[in-house]
Amino acid sequence: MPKQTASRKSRAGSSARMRDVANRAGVSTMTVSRALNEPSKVSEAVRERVLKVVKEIGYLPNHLASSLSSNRSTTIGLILPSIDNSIFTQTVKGLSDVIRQSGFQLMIAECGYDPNEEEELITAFLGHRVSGLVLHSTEHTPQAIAKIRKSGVPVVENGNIPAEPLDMVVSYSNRNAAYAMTSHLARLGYKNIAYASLYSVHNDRSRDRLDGYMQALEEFGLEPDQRLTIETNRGLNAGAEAVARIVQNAPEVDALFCAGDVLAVGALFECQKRGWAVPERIALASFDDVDLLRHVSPSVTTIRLPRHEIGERTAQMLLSRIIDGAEHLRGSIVDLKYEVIQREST
Amino acid sequence: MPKQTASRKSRAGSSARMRDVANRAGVSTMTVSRALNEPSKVSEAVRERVLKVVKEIGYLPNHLASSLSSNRSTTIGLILPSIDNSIFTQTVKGLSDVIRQSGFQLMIAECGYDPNEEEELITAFLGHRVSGLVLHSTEHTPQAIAKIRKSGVPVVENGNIPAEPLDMVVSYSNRNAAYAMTSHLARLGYKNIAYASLYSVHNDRSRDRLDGYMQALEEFGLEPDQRLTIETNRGLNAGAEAVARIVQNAPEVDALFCAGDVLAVGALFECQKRGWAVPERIALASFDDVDLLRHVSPSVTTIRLPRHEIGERTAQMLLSRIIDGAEHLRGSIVDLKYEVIQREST
DNA sequence: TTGTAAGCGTTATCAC
DNA sequence: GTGATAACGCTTACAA
Repeated sequence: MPKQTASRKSRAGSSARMRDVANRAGVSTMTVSRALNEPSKVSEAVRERVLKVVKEIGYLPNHLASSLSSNRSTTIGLILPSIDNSIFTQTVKGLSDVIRQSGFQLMIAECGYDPNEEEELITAFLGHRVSGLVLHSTEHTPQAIAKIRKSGVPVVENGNIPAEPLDMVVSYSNRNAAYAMTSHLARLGYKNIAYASLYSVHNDRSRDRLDGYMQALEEFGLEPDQRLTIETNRGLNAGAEAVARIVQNAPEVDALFCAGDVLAVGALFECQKRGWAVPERIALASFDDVDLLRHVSPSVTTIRLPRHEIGERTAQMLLSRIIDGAEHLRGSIVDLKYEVIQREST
Repeated sequence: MPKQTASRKSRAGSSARMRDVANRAGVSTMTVSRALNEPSKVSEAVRERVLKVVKEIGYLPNHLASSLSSNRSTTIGLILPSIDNSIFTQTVKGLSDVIRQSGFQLMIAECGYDPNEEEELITAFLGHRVSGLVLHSTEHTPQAIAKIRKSGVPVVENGNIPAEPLDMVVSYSNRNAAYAMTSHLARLGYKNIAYASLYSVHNDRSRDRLDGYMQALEEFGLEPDQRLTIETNRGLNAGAEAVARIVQNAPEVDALFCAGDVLAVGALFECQKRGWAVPERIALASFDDVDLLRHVSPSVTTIRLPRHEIGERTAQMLLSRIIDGAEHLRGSIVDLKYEVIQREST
């Protein structure tokens, strides 16, 4: 009964091929391919006939086959230090929004702040022939760098502005942002400004923020003090412990700059519990403008970072390289603006 | 100079093929394939020689080609209502953790609570020949359902326990959870229990939670009251406005159950600002146990949902189906436990 | 405008 | 244990 040439046993899940469409429409596969991908290159009559058959039999083009054949894929790989960290979600959304419009797909994975894990994921993604790569981290193993170079795949780094970029960068300067906030605090008259951040091992963002803090202290003639600098884990508890420890070890502290929104909120809650007036007893500043910081009492001074824009610009540049072959973008660095938001906590 | 047979012009990004490895190692591609995928089926000497060449020339197997040829892919598609919603990140992490260990990759996309958008994404994913699909939503267009059925791809639904599952389900019952919390409040003696949730259009989770709330009211002999039920947007502000409106319209309210953690936090902050004692003036309960709820003052009574476990179990079942062909799992429903966490706010 | 033929880089199958 | 050959489903290149 079926008009098409004999096909393999139709196991569940087997789907129609372009060949089947072609047979039923009485044309060659090339015509089907054209009708689908370059409709203008096919006569209207044939195009309609083909599209009708496509609908009838529910034909779904096989992207694996087309990517393999055309040597072009429509997937982009994204590697995040941690998937369950809210600060990344906006960037992912920005990426996703732009990518989707171009019919690209996002592959996502988590490397846990570990460059070796990142390397494995890069390898896996390159094996899947992603046509672009987005890395939050800016620290990579030499092998990872070599593999990326060899693959020729365009890359965007997102988390920081590294000294030696892999390729393109869309980010803000962690150093400058931390410098800006510390300067802001100094200008407000705070003299003993403490600093709490996540561990800086394998995390150049953390290191750069510390650098920015230090530089600001120096420029404002404030003495760095070991007791005022603390590295800790993620989490609200960590912020709480940080502020408690600092106040205990260095009672003269009058401001705490938390290089992370969760730390800042944790610190604020602890102050509230202990009855330390913010900002009178101790001022509090944060990094990253999550909604929460505007709604707590006192609202928390922070730095607004262009998280969503980073995602959008990243996607745009990557797609330009991939689709339009915009080679002039190779190696370009987009240093996006951050903004100090002064609120009640300072 | 090169021993291998003439290969095409080596444009940037061209990578070695299995053929190149085979030539250099003096074996056939099948042997290379075996050495890589079924090492035990190859003699030790040959295996070592092949692997040596693989390293030397930095050969990276082409997953597109292998998937096409073997008719097996190693990607799983995940469709979320919204990417920047923190409640999903734990599930994604659970999924990701398990999937990674099996060498599978995650494709992720956002459908914005819109079944039509979801259908498009499903189509795109099936085009990419994902070997499994994870859907948070449990409402799908008939076409989406048809396409999934036709494809034969195993699916897990995550966000609710639907009356007519597509295939497998790993979730908790929104209805039962909301019922449990409302009952809990009733048992604590609250008589005028209000309820705030996100809009329930295209969101059966919201609808089911409302059902659960209503059923509890009925069983405890409490009169449902229009003024005590409110639907709103996402966000802290929405929670703030919700509690304000309810207290204004129905001053006799003595408890508010927010079917969402962000709403609850927003409501709490508003109460603090207005000087409404929690739980004395109004008790507050939430849905979803985010860290924050434990750290605010008063800490907030809520329902702990197995978000991470949902991701893990989902991945495990999907992989069983895909890898082991565990057909007995088809259509199975895993109804995971939730837990009412009593805290200071009630 | 349409079709033919030859791949794309792998694996299934069967022979040795 | 290893290899030759024919797919997998599509697109490129070229011919008609």
